[in-house]
Amino acid sequence: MNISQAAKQTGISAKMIRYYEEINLIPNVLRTDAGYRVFNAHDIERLRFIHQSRNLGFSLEQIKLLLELQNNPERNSADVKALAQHHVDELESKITQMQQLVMHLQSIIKKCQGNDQPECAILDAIKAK
Amino acid sequence: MNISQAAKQTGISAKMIRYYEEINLIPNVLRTDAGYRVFNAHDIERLRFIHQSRNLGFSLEQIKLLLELQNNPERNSADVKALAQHHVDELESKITQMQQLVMHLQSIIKKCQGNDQPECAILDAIKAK
DNA sequence: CTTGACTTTACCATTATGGTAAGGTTGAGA
DNA sequence: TCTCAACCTTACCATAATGGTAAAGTCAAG
Repeated sequence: MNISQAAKQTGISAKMIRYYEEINLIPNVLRTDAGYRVFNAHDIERLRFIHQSRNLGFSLEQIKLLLELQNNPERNSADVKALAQHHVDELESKITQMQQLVMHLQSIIKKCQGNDQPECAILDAIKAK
Repeated sequence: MNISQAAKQTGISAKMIRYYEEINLIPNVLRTDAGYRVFNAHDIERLRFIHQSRNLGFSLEQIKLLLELQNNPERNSADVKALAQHHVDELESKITQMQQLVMHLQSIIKKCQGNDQPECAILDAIKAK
């Protein structure tokens, strides 16, 4: 299977497949004599795993760890769970931060008339602090 | 006022002040004969405005627009309000997306035993799709 | 006059992705 | 057998905002 077929099969662009290989997220990809990459079923499975993990918001660094766990038959599921929980914790922390930002912004925005006059409570609020 | 004093006054690192100048967020910074930057009160005010806007989560591109509005006495506050509202809309959209991700992840995580065995519902969920 | 604390520019790095260009390969049809 | 389109390859550039480094110049106090 060449790279464009692998891209179709996995939903990852050819560009990204090359990049994942470069950063050793997929190792030992075979080549033809001409240097074309050849993907086997195992490679495709790994790429699908990466794609799904990206959809779940894991970073490539975290995915590297997930792949190591997945390929280690002596893993402890506790380690996988901890990794995933850490990811959720980070997301929740960012959500909280963004919600506070939204509340702050909304309280400022509602004071602005939003008309054709230059007076603006938003600009005033920015300058004020 | 030199750059380290300006940094202290505004809460922006010297590194970032140079960068903001490079991308024309702060124009026409004076120089001594030796090439040292000299910041006047107007520069400091502008840098403070940038710092506050960054704290509100605006991008540098958005801040460029905010600065133009702030320096335009014929602005319409409606334009400022629209810009700020757009920022809030983007934040809320990202928050919603992240909340959905968190819910999805949590539903997967709670199925994982999290013990010293290799069986892991999280890895299964990633492989499954 | 020396020395330490500044300043300058020019790089490199981060994260994940897209784009381009220049050049080699392959396979199908004339 | 030749040609041409459609692939493939690597090597760059770009994104957003920030931090870091190194080499070289400047300033002020002792």
